[in-house]
Amino acid sequence: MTAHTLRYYERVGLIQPVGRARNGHRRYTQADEAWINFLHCMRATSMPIRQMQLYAELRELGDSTSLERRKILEDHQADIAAQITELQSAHALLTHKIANYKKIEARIRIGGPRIEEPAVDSTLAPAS
Amino acid sequence: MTAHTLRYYERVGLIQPVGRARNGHRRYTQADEAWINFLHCMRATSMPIRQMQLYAELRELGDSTSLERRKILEDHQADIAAQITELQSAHALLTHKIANYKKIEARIRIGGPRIEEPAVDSTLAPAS
DNA sequence: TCTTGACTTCGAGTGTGCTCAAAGATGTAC
DNA sequence: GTACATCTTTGAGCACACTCGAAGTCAAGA
Repeated sequence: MTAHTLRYYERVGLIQPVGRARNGHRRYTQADEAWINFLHCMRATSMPIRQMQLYAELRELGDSTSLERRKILEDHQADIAAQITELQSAHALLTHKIANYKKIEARIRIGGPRIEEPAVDSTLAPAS
Repeated sequence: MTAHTLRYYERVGLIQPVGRARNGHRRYTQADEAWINFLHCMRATSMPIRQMQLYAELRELGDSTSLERRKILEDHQADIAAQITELQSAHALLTHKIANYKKIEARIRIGGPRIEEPAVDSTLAPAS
């Protein structure tokens, strides 16, 4: 996370104005750091900035917004679960296709029969 | 995948010019569809368009590019594995935080002691 | 004292991947 | 025959999330 990004997050309200040293430089506390880590973690899993802004606003309002905030996290968690599922099926598909490429390469190496590339890009469904 | 997106993919060379009906309308074959599904699957797992363009170009060149193409897929598969790991740790973090919110809500419901929100946003490391 | 370097502010610019609008052709239903 | 929907083309526009640049301030080291 770059300094530029931290400034940006502050500008858009994801980070509350943080403490300063005498010279005006920002001084991040451990709590600030933990919050920034959390933000980073949510962004890294594709939570939109908008959603994070909403969460940050509710957080400022205190415990009474617990339910709303929990809902946001639960929704995002469901989203993450879906992402994982999609990634896993893509991973499996790639295993399949990579194996196929290895076969093609072996055939080329031994100067074997040049058969039409079998099903590598045409018949393998993404989920298969 | 919208029609707009399909046109876009054709424009940027991800899809070769496809067959047409007499009226000029595009007619996608099953092979076209399979390729489009593959593209969709790669995009859905965050492969950049650039990489997909490179792969598509190599594909046009035939079997001799097998090794290069395989490398692209293997790299992307590694990327996917990393994504999964990150998502899983975020998922675990959220489980933790959600449980915490439930505690807070219970405390509020029974009118219990209003203790400072414990460690929800400040001490939980993202990986914890 | 002077240089160096790390910070500050602010607004503007960039890359990615779509997404849409406008104008026109064609086929189907009434 | 005339609506209507659905496709065609092209170039422009947009959302998102940064990312950068310019000009200025400040503190420490040579």
